[in-house]
Amino acid sequence: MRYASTHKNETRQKLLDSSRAIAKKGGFASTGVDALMASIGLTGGAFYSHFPSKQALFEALVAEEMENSSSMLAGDKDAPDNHVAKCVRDYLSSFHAMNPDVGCALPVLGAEIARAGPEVRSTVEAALKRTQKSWSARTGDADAAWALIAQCVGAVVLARAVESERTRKEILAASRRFIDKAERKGASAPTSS
Amino acid sequence: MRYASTHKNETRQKLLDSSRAIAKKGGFASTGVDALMASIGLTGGAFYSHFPSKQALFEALVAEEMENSSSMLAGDKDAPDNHVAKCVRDYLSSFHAMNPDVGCALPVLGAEIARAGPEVRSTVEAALKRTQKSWSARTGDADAAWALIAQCVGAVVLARAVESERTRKEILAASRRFIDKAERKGASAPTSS
DNA sequence: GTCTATACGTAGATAGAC
DNA sequence: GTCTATCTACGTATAGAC
Repeated sequence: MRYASTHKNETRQKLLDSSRAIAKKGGFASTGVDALMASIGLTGGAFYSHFPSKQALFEALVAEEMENSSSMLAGDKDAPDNHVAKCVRDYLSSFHAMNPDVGCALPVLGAEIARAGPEVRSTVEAALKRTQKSWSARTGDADAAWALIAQCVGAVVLARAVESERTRKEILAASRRFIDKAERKGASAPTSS
Repeated sequence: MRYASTHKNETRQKLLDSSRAIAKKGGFASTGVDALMASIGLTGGAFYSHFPSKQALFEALVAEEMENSSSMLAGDKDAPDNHVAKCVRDYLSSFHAMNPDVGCALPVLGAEIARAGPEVRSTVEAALKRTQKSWSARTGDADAAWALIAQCVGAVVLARAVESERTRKEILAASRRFIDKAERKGASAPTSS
Protein backbone atom coordinates (compact mmCIF):
# COMPACT_ATOMS: atom_id res chain seq x y z
CA MET A 1 0.00 0.00 0.00
CA ARG A 2 1.19 3.54 -0.77
CA TYR A 3 0.24 4.86 2.64
CA ALA A 4 1.19 3.43 6.02
CA SER A 5 -1.62 1.73 7.87
CA THR A 6 -1.45 4.38 10.57
CA HIS A 7 -1.66 7.23 8.06
CA LYS A 8 -5.43 7.34 7.90
CA ASN A 9 -5.79 7.51 11.64
CA GLU A 10 -3.12 10.16 11.91
CA THR A 11 -4.77 12.27 9.24
CA ARG A 12 -8.14 11.84 10.86
CA GLN A 13 -6.75 13.00 14.17
CA LYS A 14 -4.99 15.97 12.62
CA LEU A 15 -8.27 16.91 10.99
CA LEU A 16 -10.13 16.64 14.25
CA ASP A 17 -7.55 18.67 16.13
CA SER A 18 -7.49 21.41 13.54
CA SER A 19 -11.26 21.47 13.09
CA ARG A 20 -11.69 21.70 16.82
CA ALA A 21 -9.85 24.99 17.05
CA ILE A 22 -11.40 26.42 13.88
CA ALA A 23 -14.96 25.50 14.89
CA LYS A 24 -14.56 26.93 18.36
CA LYS A 25 -13.10 30.13 16.98
CA GLY A 26 -15.57 30.79 14.17
CA GLY A 27 -18.45 28.37 14.56
CA PHE A 28 -18.83 25.02 12.88
CA ALA A 29 -21.32 25.92 10.16
CA SER A 30 -19.33 28.99 9.13
CA THR A 31 -16.28 27.06 7.97
CA GLY A 32 -16.29 24.98 4.82
CA VAL A 33 -14.81 21.56 4.23
CA ASP A 34 -12.20 23.01 1.88
CA ALA A 35 -10.92 25.37 4.57
CA LEU A 36 -10.83 22.61 7.18
CA MET A 37 -8.80 20.36 4.90
CA ALA A 38 -6.54 23.20 3.79
CA SER A 39 -5.68 23.79 7.44
CA ILE A 40 -3.97 20.40 7.51
CA GLY A 41 -2.45 20.79 4.08
CA LEU A 42 -4.95 18.72 2.09
CA THR A 43 -7.68 19.49 -0.42
CA GLY A 44 -11.41 19.24 0.06
CA GLY A 45 -11.92 16.06 -1.90
CA ALA A 46 -9.86 14.02 0.53
CA PHE A 47 -12.24 14.84 3.35
CA TYR A 48 -14.69 12.11 2.40
CA SER A 49 -12.13 9.36 2.88
CA HIS A 50 -12.34 10.17 6.58
CA PHE A 51 -15.91 11.23 7.22
CA PRO A 52 -19.04 10.46 5.23
CA SER A 53 -20.34 14.00 5.70
CA LYS A 54 -19.58 17.27 7.38
CA GLN A 55 -22.25 16.46 9.94
CA ALA A 56 -20.35 13.28 10.88
CA LEU A 57 -17.29 15.39 11.62
CA PHE A 58 -19.40 17.59 13.86
CA GLU A 59 -20.57 14.58 15.83
CA ALA A 60 -17.05 13.25 16.24
CA LEU A 61 -15.82 16.70 17.16
CA VAL A 62 -18.43 17.31 19.83
CA ALA A 63 -17.89 13.82 21.24
CA GLU A 64 -14.16 14.42 21.57
CA GLU A 65 -14.64 17.88 22.99
CA MET A 66 -17.11 16.79 25.63
CA GLU A 67 -14.97 13.81 26.53
CA ASN A 68 -11.97 16.07 27.07
CA SER A 69 -13.93 18.67 29.00
CA SER A 70 -15.72 16.24 31.27
CA SER A 71 -12.52 14.35 32.02
CA MET A 72 -10.82 17.53 33.01
CA LEU A 73 -13.74 18.89 35.02
CA ALA A 74 -14.80 15.68 36.71
CA GLY A 75 -11.25 14.90 37.77
CA ASP A 76 -10.00 11.57 39.05
CA LYS A 77 -9.94 10.05 42.51
CA ASP A 78 -6.59 11.63 43.29
CA ALA A 79 -7.87 15.12 42.68
CA PRO A 80 -7.39 17.52 45.59
CA ASP A 81 -10.21 18.76 47.79
CA ASN A 82 -10.31 22.12 46.07
CA HIS A 83 -10.62 20.53 42.64
CA VAL A 84 -14.02 22.07 41.87
CA ALA A 85 -12.99 25.53 43.02
CA LYS A 86 -9.88 25.33 40.87
CA CYS A 87 -11.89 24.27 37.80
CA VAL A 88 -14.31 27.12 38.28
CA ARG A 89 -11.51 29.66 38.66
CA ASP A 90 -9.88 28.47 35.43
CA TYR A 91 -13.18 28.37 33.58
CA LEU A 92 -14.02 31.90 34.65
CA SER A 93 -10.61 33.29 33.72
CA SER A 94 -10.01 36.07 31.23
CA PHE A 95 -7.76 33.74 29.32
CA HIS A 96 -10.61 31.33 28.76
CA ALA A 97 -12.96 34.10 27.69
CA MET A 98 -10.47 35.47 25.18
CA ASN A 99 -9.31 32.17 23.72
CA PRO A 100 -12.37 30.23 22.62
CA ASP A 101 -10.32 28.01 20.32
CA VAL A 102 -8.65 26.29 23.23
CA GLY A 103 -11.60 26.52 25.61
CA CYS A 104 -14.83 24.74 26.38
CA ALA A 105 -17.05 23.94 23.41
CA LEU A 106 -20.37 24.70 25.07
CA PRO A 107 -20.30 28.51 25.07
CA VAL A 108 -19.39 28.57 21.37
CA LEU A 109 -21.18 25.55 19.98
CA GLY A 110 -24.10 25.39 22.41
CA ALA A 111 -26.62 26.79 19.97
CA GLU A 112 -25.41 24.57 17.14
CA ILE A 113 -25.59 21.56 19.44
CA ALA A 114 -29.13 22.50 20.42
CA ARG A 115 -30.10 22.38 16.75
CA ALA A 116 -28.25 19.12 16.09
CA GLY A 117 -29.59 15.57 16.13
CA PRO A 118 -30.28 13.33 19.12
CA GLU A 119 -26.92 11.51 18.90
CA VAL A 120 -24.98 14.72 19.41
CA ARG A 121 -27.19 15.89 22.23
CA SER A 122 -27.04 12.51 23.96
CA THR A 123 -23.27 12.68 23.91
CA VAL A 124 -23.36 16.14 25.42
CA GLU A 125 -25.87 15.08 28.02
CA ALA A 126 -23.75 12.14 29.17
CA ALA A 127 -20.68 14.33 29.53
CA LEU A 128 -22.56 17.00 31.45
CA LYS A 129 -24.05 14.45 33.81
CA ARG A 130 -20.60 13.03 34.46
CA THR A 131 -19.32 16.42 35.54
CA GLN A 132 -22.43 17.17 37.55
CA LYS A 133 -22.22 13.84 39.40
CA SER A 134 -18.57 14.34 40.20
CA TRP A 135 -19.06 17.88 41.46
CA SER A 136 -22.15 16.82 43.33
CA ALA A 137 -20.20 14.12 45.15
CA ARG A 138 -17.40 16.51 45.99
CA THR A 139 -19.55 19.35 47.27
CA GLY A 140 -22.51 17.38 48.62
CA ASP A 141 -25.00 19.59 46.80
CA ALA A 142 -26.55 18.23 43.61
CA ASP A 143 -28.38 21.45 42.77
CA ALA A 144 -25.29 23.53 43.27
CA ALA A 145 -23.40 21.28 40.88
CA TRP A 146 -25.80 22.00 38.02
CA ALA A 147 -25.97 25.65 38.99
CA LEU A 148 -22.18 25.95 38.97
CA ILE A 149 -21.91 24.44 35.50
CA ALA A 150 -24.67 26.71 34.22
CA GLN A 151 -23.11 29.78 35.72
CA CYS A 152 -19.71 29.01 34.26
CA VAL A 153 -21.08 28.52 30.76
CA GLY A 154 -23.31 31.56 30.98
CA ALA A 155 -20.62 33.84 32.33
CA VAL A 156 -18.29 32.96 29.48
CA VAL A 157 -21.06 33.56 26.93
CA LEU A 158 -21.71 36.97 28.48
CA ALA A 159 -18.05 37.84 28.82
CA ARG A 160 -17.49 37.16 25.13
CA ALA A 161 -20.62 39.05 24.07
CA VAL A 162 -19.71 42.39 25.62
CA GLU A 163 -17.41 44.94 24.05
CA SER A 164 -15.26 46.43 26.77
CA GLU A 165 -12.52 44.57 28.54
CA ARG A 166 -13.62 46.25 31.73
CA THR A 167 -17.11 44.78 31.68
CA ARG A 168 -15.81 41.40 30.55
CA LYS A 169 -13.54 41.19 33.57
CA GLU A 170 -16.27 42.52 35.83
CA ILE A 171 -18.65 39.75 34.80
CA LEU A 172 -16.06 37.05 35.35
CA ALA A 173 -14.88 38.46 38.66
CA ALA A 174 -18.40 38.92 39.96
CA SER A 175 -19.21 35.33 39.12
CA ARG A 176 -16.10 34.09 40.87
CA ARG A 177 -16.83 36.15 43.97
CA PHE A 178 -20.45 35.06 44.05
CA ILE A 179 -19.46 31.39 43.94
CA ASP A 180 -16.87 31.90 46.68
CA LYS A 181 -19.48 33.59 48.85
CA ALA A 182 -22.13 30.96 48.26
CA GLU A 183 -19.61 28.26 49.03
CA ARG A 184 -18.57 29.81 52.33
CA LYS A 185 -22.10 30.49 53.41
CA GLY A 186 -23.26 27.20 52.89
CA ALA A 187 -23.02 23.79 51.44
CA SER A 188 -23.86 20.81 53.61
CA ALA A 189 -20.36 19.47 53.03
CA PRO A 190 -17.69 22.14 53.13
CA THR A 191 -15.06 21.33 50.51
CA SER A 192 -13.90 24.81 49.68
CA SER A 193 -10.48 25.89 48.52
CA MET B 1 -46.02 57.89 -4.84
CA ARG B 2 -47.15 54.33 -5.41
CA TYR B 3 -46.52 53.31 -1.80
CA ALA B 4 -47.80 55.02 1.33
CA SER B 5 -45.18 56.88 3.29
CA THR B 6 -45.64 54.48 6.18
CA HIS B 7 -45.21 51.42 4.00
CA LYS B 8 -41.45 51.29 4.21
CA ASN B 9 -41.45 51.46 7.98
CA GLU B 10 -44.17 48.83 8.23
CA THR B 11 -42.29 46.48 5.93
CA ARG B 12 -39.10 47.05 7.83
CA GLN B 13 -40.80 46.21 11.09
CA LYS B 14 -42.45 43.11 9.64
CA LEU B 15 -39.05 42.01 8.41
CA LEU B 16 -37.50 42.59 11.81
CA ASP B 17 -40.27 40.73 13.60
CA SER B 18 -40.12 37.77 11.29
CA SER B 19 -36.32 37.65 11.21
CA ARG B 20 -36.25 37.77 14.97
CA ALA B 21 -38.12 34.50 15.32
CA ILE B 22 -36.31 32.80 12.46
CA ALA B 23 -32.86 33.79 13.71
CA LYS B 24 -33.59 32.68 17.24
CA LYS B 25 -34.93 29.37 16.02
CA GLY B 26 -32.23 28.45 13.54
CA GLY B 27 -29.37 30.90 13.99
CA PHE B 28 -28.80 34.09 12.05
CA ALA B 29 -26.08 32.94 9.68
CA SER B 30 -28.00 29.80 8.74
CA THR B 31 -30.89 31.62 7.13
CA GLY B 32 -30.56 33.42 3.82
CA VAL B 33 -31.93 36.77 2.78
CA ASP B 34 -34.31 35.12 0.32
CA ALA B 35 -35.88 33.03 3.07
CA LEU B 36 -36.21 36.00 5.40
CA MET B 37 -37.98 38.03 2.75
CA ALA B 38 -40.15 35.10 1.69
CA SER B 39 -41.37 34.85 5.29
CA ILE B 40 -43.03 38.25 4.86
CA GLY B 41 -44.22 37.56 1.35
CA LEU B 42 -41.52 39.40 -0.56
CA THR B 43 -38.56 38.40 -2.71
CA GLY B 44 -34.90 38.68 -1.93
CA GLY B 45 -34.16 41.67 -4.11
CA ALA B 46 -36.42 43.93 -2.07
CA PHE B 47 -34.33 43.37 1.03
CA TYR B 48 -31.76 45.99 0.08
CA SER B 49 -34.32 48.78 0.05
CA HIS B 50 -34.48 48.30 3.81
CA PHE B 51 -31.00 47.31 4.89
CA PRO B 52 -27.69 47.88 3.16
CA SER B 53 -26.49 44.41 4.06
CA LYS B 54 -27.44 41.29 5.97
CA GLN B 55 -25.03 42.35 8.67
CA ALA B 56 -26.98 45.60 9.13
CA LEU B 57 -30.12 43.56 9.77
CA PHE B 58 -28.25 41.58 12.40
CA GLU B 59 -27.25 44.76 14.18
CA ALA B 60 -30.80 46.12 14.15
CA LEU B 61 -32.13 42.76 15.26
CA VAL B 62 -29.78 42.40 18.20
CA ALA B 63 -30.43 45.99 19.24
CA GLU B 64 -34.18 45.43 19.28
CA GLU B 65 -33.85 42.11 21.04
CA MET B 66 -31.63 43.43 23.78
CA GLU B 67 -33.84 46.49 24.22
CA ASN B 68 -36.88 44.25 24.68
CA SER B 69 -35.13 41.85 27.02
CA SER B 70 -33.53 44.46 29.20
CA SER B 71 -36.78 46.41 29.50
CA MET B 72 -38.58 43.30 30.61
CA LEU B 73 -35.85 42.14 32.98
CA ALA B 74 -34.93 45.50 34.47
CA GLY B 75 -38.58 46.35 35.15
CA ASP B 76 -39.91 49.77 36.00
CA LYS B 77 -40.29 51.59 39.29
CA ASP B 78 -43.72 50.07 39.89
CA ALA B 79 -42.38 46.53 39.72
CA PRO B 80 -43.13 44.43 42.79
CA ASP B 81 -40.52 43.40 45.33
CA ASN B 82 -40.28 39.91 43.93
CA HIS B 83 -39.64 41.17 40.41
CA VAL B 84 -36.21 39.59 40.09
CA ALA B 85 -37.34 36.24 41.45
CA LYS B 86 -40.26 36.23 39.01
CA CYS B 87 -37.99 37.02 36.06
CA VAL B 88 -35.62 34.24 37.00
CA ARG B 89 -38.46 31.74 37.33
CA ASP B 90 -39.78 32.61 33.90
CA TYR B 91 -36.34 32.58 32.33
CA LEU B 92 -35.60 29.15 33.80
CA SER B 93 -38.91 27.67 32.67
CA SER B 94 -39.29 24.67 30.39
CA PHE B 95 -41.36 26.83 28.09
CA HIS B 96 -38.46 29.19 27.58
CA ALA B 97 -36.03 26.34 26.97
CA MET B 98 -38.29 24.74 24.38
CA ASN B 99 -39.30 27.90 22.53
CA PRO B 100 -36.15 29.75 21.55
CA ASP B 101 -37.99 31.75 18.88
CA VAL B 102 -39.91 33.73 21.49
CA GLY B 103 -37.18 33.69 24.13
CA CYS B 104 -34.02 35.56 25.02
CA ALA B 105 -31.54 36.10 22.21
CA LEU B 106 -28.38 35.50 24.23
CA PRO B 107 -28.47 31.71 24.56
CA VAL B 108 -29.05 31.32 20.81
CA LEU B 109 -27.11 34.21 19.33
CA GLY B 110 -24.44 34.58 22.00
CA ALA B 111 -21.71 32.97 19.93
CA GLU B 112 -22.64 34.95 16.82
CA ILE B 113 -22.67 38.14 18.86
CA ALA B 114 -19.23 37.30 20.22
CA ARG B 115 -17.92 37.10 16.66
CA ALA B 116 -19.69 40.29 15.55
CA GLY B 117 -18.33 43.82 15.42
CA PRO B 118 -17.90 46.33 18.24
CA GLU B 119 -21.22 48.12 17.54
CA VAL B 120 -23.22 44.96 18.17
CA ARG B 121 -21.27 44.06 21.27
CA SER B 122 -21.56 47.57 22.67
CA THR B 123 -25.33 47.39 22.30
CA VAL B 124 -25.39 44.08 24.11
CA GLU B 125 -23.11 45.38 26.81
CA ALA B 126 -25.32 48.39 27.50
CA ALA B 127 -28.43 46.23 27.78
CA LEU B 128 -26.73 43.75 30.08
CA LYS B 129 -25.46 46.50 32.33
CA ARG B 130 -28.93 47.96 32.53
CA THR B 131 -30.34 44.68 33.80
CA GLN B 132 -27.43 44.12 36.13
CA LYS B 133 -27.78 47.58 37.65
CA SER B 134 -31.49 47.15 38.17
CA TRP B 135 -31.13 43.75 39.78
CA SER B 136 -28.21 44.96 41.81
CA ALA B 137 -30.30 47.81 43.21
CA ARG B 138 -33.19 45.49 43.99
CA THR B 139 -31.16 42.78 45.71
CA GLY B 140 -28.36 44.86 47.13
CA ASP B 141 -25.71 42.52 45.76
CA ALA B 142 -23.87 43.61 42.64
CA ASP B 143 -21.98 40.35 42.23
CA ALA B 144 -25.12 38.29 42.62
CA ALA B 145 -26.77 40.31 39.89
CA TRP B 146 -24.12 39.36 37.34
CA ALA B 147 -24.06 35.81 38.62
CA LEU B 148 -27.83 35.50 38.29
CA ILE B 149 -27.78 36.69 34.70
CA ALA B 150 -24.93 34.33 33.88
CA GLN B 151 -26.62 31.40 35.50
CA CYS B 152 -29.89 32.03 33.66
CA VAL B 153 -28.21 32.21 30.27
CA GLY B 154 -26.02 29.20 30.96
CA ALA B 155 -28.83 27.05 32.26
CA VAL B 156 -30.89 27.65 29.13
CA VAL B 157 -27.90 26.84 26.92
CA LEU B 158 -27.39 23.59 28.80
CA ALA B 159 -31.08 22.72 28.88
CA ARG B 160 -31.29 23.07 25.12
CA ALA B 161 -28.10 21.11 24.52
CA VAL B 162 -29.16 17.92 26.27
CA GLU B 163 -31.30 15.24 24.72
CA SER B 164 -33.70 13.97 27.36
CA GLU B 165 -36.58 15.98 28.70
CA ARG B 166 -35.78 14.59 32.12
CA THR B 167 -32.30 16.07 32.24
CA ARG B 168 -33.48 19.32 30.72
CA LYS B 169 -36.01 19.80 33.49
CA GLU B 170 -33.49 18.68 36.10
CA ILE B 171 -31.02 21.36 35.04
CA LEU B 172 -33.65 24.09 35.12
CA ALA B 173 -35.14 22.97 38.42
CA ALA B 174 -31.74 22.64 40.07
CA SER B 175 -30.84 26.15 39.01
CA ARG B 176 -34.11 27.52 40.35
CA ARG B 177 -33.65 25.74 43.68
CA PHE B 178 -30.05 26.87 43.97
CA ILE B 179 -31.02 30.49 43.47
CA ASP B 180 -33.84 30.21 45.99
CA LYS B 181 -31.45 28.74 48.52
CA ALA B 182 -28.74 31.32 47.94
CA GLU B 183 -31.30 34.07 48.27
CA ARG B 184 -32.63 32.80 51.57
CA LYS B 185 -29.21 32.26 53.01
CA GLY B 186 -28.07 35.48 52.29
CA ALA B 187 -28.08 38.74 50.56
CA SER B 188 -27.53 41.89 52.57
CA ALA B 189 -30.96 43.12 51.47
CA PRO B 190 -33.64 40.47 51.57
CA THR B 191 -36.00 41.03 48.62
CA SER B 192 -37.13 37.49 48.01
CA SER B 193 -40.53 36.33 46.76
C1' DG C 1 -5.35 8.36 0.37
C1' DT C 2 -5.16 12.36 -2.18
C1' DC C 3 -5.62 14.94 -6.16
C1' DT C 4 -8.27 17.75 -9.87
C1' DA C 5 -12.45 18.57 -12.00
C1' DT C 6 -17.02 19.02 -11.66
C1' DA C 7 -21.98 18.77 -10.46
C1' DC C 8 -25.37 21.25 -8.13
C1' DG C 9 -27.33 24.12 -4.80
C1' DT C 10 -27.46 28.37 -2.39
C1' DA C 11 -25.27 32.30 -0.37
C1' DG C 12 -25.08 37.80 -0.55
C1' DA C 13 -25.55 41.44 -3.47
C1' DT C 14 -26.57 44.34 -7.85
C1' DA C 15 -29.06 46.05 -12.32
C1' DG C 16 -32.80 47.42 -14.65
C1' DA C 17 -37.85 46.94 -15.73
C1' DC C 18 -42.29 48.17 -13.66
C1' DG D 1 -40.72 49.57 -3.23
C1' DT D 2 -40.73 45.33 -5.43
C1' DC D 3 -39.90 42.31 -9.06
C1' DT D 4 -36.96 39.16 -12.12
C1' DA D 5 -32.64 38.13 -13.81
C1' DT D 6 -28.03 37.83 -13.03
C1' DC D 7 -23.18 38.06 -11.17
C1' DT D 8 -19.81 35.95 -8.30
C1' DA D 9 -18.50 33.32 -4.62
C1' DC D 10 -18.73 29.49 -1.88
C1' DG D 11 -21.18 25.52 0.14
C1' DT D 12 -21.38 20.01 0.21
C1' DA D 13 -20.54 16.14 -2.18
C1' DT D 14 -19.04 12.89 -6.05
C1' DA D 15 -16.13 10.79 -10.06
C1' DG D 16 -12.15 9.30 -11.86
C1' DA D 17 -7.02 9.77 -12.51
C1' DC D 18 -2.74 8.89 -9.96
